[in-house]
Amino acid sequence: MASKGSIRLAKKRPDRYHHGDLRPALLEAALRTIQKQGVHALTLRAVGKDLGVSQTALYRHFADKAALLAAVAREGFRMLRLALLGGWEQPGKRLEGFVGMGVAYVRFAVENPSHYRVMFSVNLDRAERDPELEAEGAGAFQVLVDALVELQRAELVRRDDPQELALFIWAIVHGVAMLAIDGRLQKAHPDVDGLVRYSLERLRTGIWLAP
Amino acid sequence: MASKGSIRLAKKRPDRYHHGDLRPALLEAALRTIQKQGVHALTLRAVGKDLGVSQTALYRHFADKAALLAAVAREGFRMLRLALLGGWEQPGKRLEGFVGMGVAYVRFAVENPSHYRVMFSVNLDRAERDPELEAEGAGAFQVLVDALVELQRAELVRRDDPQELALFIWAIVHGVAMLAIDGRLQKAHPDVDGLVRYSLERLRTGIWLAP
DNA sequence: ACCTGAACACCGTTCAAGT
DNA sequence: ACCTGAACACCGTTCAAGT
Repeated sequence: MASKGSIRLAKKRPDRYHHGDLRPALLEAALRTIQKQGVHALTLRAVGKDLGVSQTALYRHFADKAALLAAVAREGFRMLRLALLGGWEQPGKRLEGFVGMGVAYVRFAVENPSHYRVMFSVNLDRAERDPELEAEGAGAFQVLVDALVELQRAELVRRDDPQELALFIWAIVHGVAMLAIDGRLQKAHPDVDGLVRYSLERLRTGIWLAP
Repeated sequence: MASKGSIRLAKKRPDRYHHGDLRPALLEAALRTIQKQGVHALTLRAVGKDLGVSQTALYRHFADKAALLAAVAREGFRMLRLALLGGWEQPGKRLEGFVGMGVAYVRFAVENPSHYRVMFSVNLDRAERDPELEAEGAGAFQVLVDALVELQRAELVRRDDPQELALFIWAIVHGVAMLAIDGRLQKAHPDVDGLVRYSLERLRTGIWLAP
């Protein structure tokens, strides 16, 4: 049942002293715990027990717990970038792709709320910034910028500074995503996709009547 | 120098067994610690030492640490509500007031980043929901809804469902605020007010050229 | 080169006892 | 009614020692 790759990520065999491939196993175990039980349940002792190693084995592969969380966040931005690319390209780009990208963004956050939250909170308690994490975050953002530039070239979107335009749109989907996973929409607006679509539609037409 | 009110919030006199007015003092000390050093520095032992009481004195006034944080969050929404009201009414409502409200929102977050973050993260680790906190959050949201209804009555804003419209706009300013305090704007767009104004301006005109 | 186990300095929370 | 102090079960991290 287990693939070749997943064997190496499993629990350490009790008769062995070394795990063999601990770093990716730690990452996977951390991700699983965060997804299933939230960040608060992630302790080094629990991760160690999960993999059949001691609570301090981690320190050979990560500087500390914050570095493990940074790696989790980095993996999240990689997943998000792929989701955005799919949402943009699959419906054939243009307006449909733009909406598809927005929906894909918020859907990723709603389906992985704890993971998403780690992605946007891990920067805070880290003294030194993590260049690899920042690069992965910039990569996800770039998908949006590239899409906007294409839309501008096709004379579909106004030719403002693409960076500023992208920040504005990122803020919208990020805001909707945060409100959704904070449970602030459930009562008034349970249909999150609907709010995304509404938001992007208002982006098209504007909301003001008078000049 | 100290006002009548602040005397009671000071440190307990060492010759006294009872503090006298511990609950508000705990709240103020927690808020001060969060503002100055961030949530991670908030420990019950530190708060107790700050006020000259034991680390467990808190339990006569709050159920646990999460309840203290919920009270901090509640106070934050009260402050935010007043800031929004000021931003809306001071420039004389209308378009200027709408922009003023958006700027006031993001400015509050940027000036109180740790406090703002607590307001939007405290719901998560609490098992039981806090009705008083939710009411205070709803109160701040209502300022925006009321403003939109007034703008609709003045034929300035399209007559969509005010709740949905308000959620959309809340998401924008919340998103900009989160990006700003996460340090994700600093490089590309250090002028946060400018991004808010740009966003609200694009809200007016829309971003699309073709129908 | 990688991992363990004991130890250290923390933390939130409980509870009997003090005022 | 409010507060203390010792105790408990946790936690991240260090470090000498093991393979």
